[in-house]
Amino acid sequence: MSLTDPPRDFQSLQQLIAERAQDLPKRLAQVAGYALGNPDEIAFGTAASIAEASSVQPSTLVRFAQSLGFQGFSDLQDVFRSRLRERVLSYDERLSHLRADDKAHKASLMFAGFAEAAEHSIRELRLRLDGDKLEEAVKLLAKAETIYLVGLRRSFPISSYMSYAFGKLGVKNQLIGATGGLAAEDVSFATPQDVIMAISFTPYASETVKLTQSAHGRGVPVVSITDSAFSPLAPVSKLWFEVTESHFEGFRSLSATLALAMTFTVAVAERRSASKG
Amino acid sequence: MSLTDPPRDFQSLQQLIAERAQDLPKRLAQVAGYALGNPDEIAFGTAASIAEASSVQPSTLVRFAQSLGFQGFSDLQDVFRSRLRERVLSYDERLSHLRADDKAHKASLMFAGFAEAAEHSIRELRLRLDGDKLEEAVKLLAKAETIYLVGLRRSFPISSYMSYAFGKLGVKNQLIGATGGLAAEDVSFATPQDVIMAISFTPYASETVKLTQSAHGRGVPVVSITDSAFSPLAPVSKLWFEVTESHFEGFRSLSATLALAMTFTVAVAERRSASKG
DNA sequence: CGCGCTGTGGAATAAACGTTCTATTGGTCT
DNA sequence: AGACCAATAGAACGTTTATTCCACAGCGCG
Repeated sequence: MSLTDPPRDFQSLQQLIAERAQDLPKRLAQVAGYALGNPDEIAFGTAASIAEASSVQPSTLVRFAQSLGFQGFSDLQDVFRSRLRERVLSYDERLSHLRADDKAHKASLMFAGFAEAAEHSIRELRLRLDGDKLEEAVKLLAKAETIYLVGLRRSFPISSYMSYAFGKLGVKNQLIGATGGLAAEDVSFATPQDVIMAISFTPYASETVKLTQSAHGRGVPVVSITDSAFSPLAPVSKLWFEVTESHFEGFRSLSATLALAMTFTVAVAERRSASKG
Repeated sequence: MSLTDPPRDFQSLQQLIAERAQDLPKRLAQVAGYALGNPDEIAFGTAASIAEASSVQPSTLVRFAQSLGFQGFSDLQDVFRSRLRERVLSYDERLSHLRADDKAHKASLMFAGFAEAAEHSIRELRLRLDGDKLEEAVKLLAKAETIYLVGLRRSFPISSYMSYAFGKLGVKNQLIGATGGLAAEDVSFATPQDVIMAISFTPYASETVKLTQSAHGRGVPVVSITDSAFSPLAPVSKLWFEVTESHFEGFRSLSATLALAMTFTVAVAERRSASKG
């Protein structure tokens, strides 16, 4: 039996179990492994059900708990349950809370809606983003002589952010559309040694599409962020990323796109400095 | 006893309880109220502990469950437990998962970090945003003849987004700093009937501060988004909003600011169209 | 080889569990 | 006022629970 006090929060307990798991006796190690892999089962199950699931005797569970300093199995179980008590609300729950708050101000509700849309978009992209493709795109952009940033209208905040960040990080780039109507001329300088980073969502700004298509025709590689496989950017892109932003009252979030844009800028800059210096 | 099948997901169950709560007998309504207010207790507690907490007999809990179509209390309890099983991970858990994923690509990790920072920023602002102040700012902006948008460097994506959205929504606005170095002149046209919307974070772009201060000196009301009470924008603002963005590898998120900016644009446009006709 | 120790399985135990049953209440019709 | 019925409280039920206890297996050491 351990002399030290057992941890009372799940985080520490998890760590403790992971540490001790190796030099624990066979059956206790078995329990440790099961506990780390199935915390919800420990929280909800009974000693008997957990014992069966982890191929162990109920008494082993008690010994396991005691070896960690707990008084018994139930004592340890409480910690697993506390984790679930302290959880954040799920997406659906929050939305219904939102609707229920009728007394709040209209503007506050609106903010909650936009915040919700932003969080949801980010969560979605997190699940869908292809790590290999991302890595490849970073490689391609890092090799580019100049990165041309094409993003107008709703996508302009993104392209302008990238331009600012690239500039700060010492990555040569050209922001298109910032200064009047010279966009077409600016992009016409792009060569196959450069890369076009195009950002466009429904309804695709015609100028963005046109510029990207013509550059692609001249052999300039294109990396794009867009919202579906039917985007006119997809067929002319060497690599393209699908970002589906949630909307609130018809206004689409930009948060997921922005997070992806930040990733590009920082990852590209880091890869460059790594290869150069 | 109900003849219909009881709901198997928490969402539907919650709704069902809320609906029936009113025309339920006294003691059962008492349980319904407790269940809606303390779902976690129902999930983890025993019939005895819940009965005591809601000042009811254990048998009442069984009758309550049966009146909803469940076979018994345990049957109903399962639904409350399922909710906790399906929960999303908490912030701390996600961060540690992030660190644990050493095998993943560097760029993917980076994206996860930026996504995390964005989500965290939004969650923070949600807690801190003052609904009354927000409502007041929307009122002020809605009355403005022209809204001058002042945001340079890192804040430029925000001000340019607002300009685009205001334009779409038919709200007269002037984006500062978009076209070369004429910023000072543009703002000099602002009158006390207009409003300056200034956005600036550490290190505060000197031009943003200068323009805002001079406009304030001429009696133009200022609404600003900034990151602390020590911001040079705070003392010259009629209303200012504190947004503290989380960062990853030194790069601050913009997501919370963006969500707030979207709220301003849509809320102001809506208020205008409501007052005009 | 035998001693002692740790780890383990499984029976034993008492407490706590959810459920059922029944007497009683409280209120609404006739 | 009396009869009826739904709703309730609380005791009683059998079951399941976590825990304890004990016998035995494995193993290193003297």
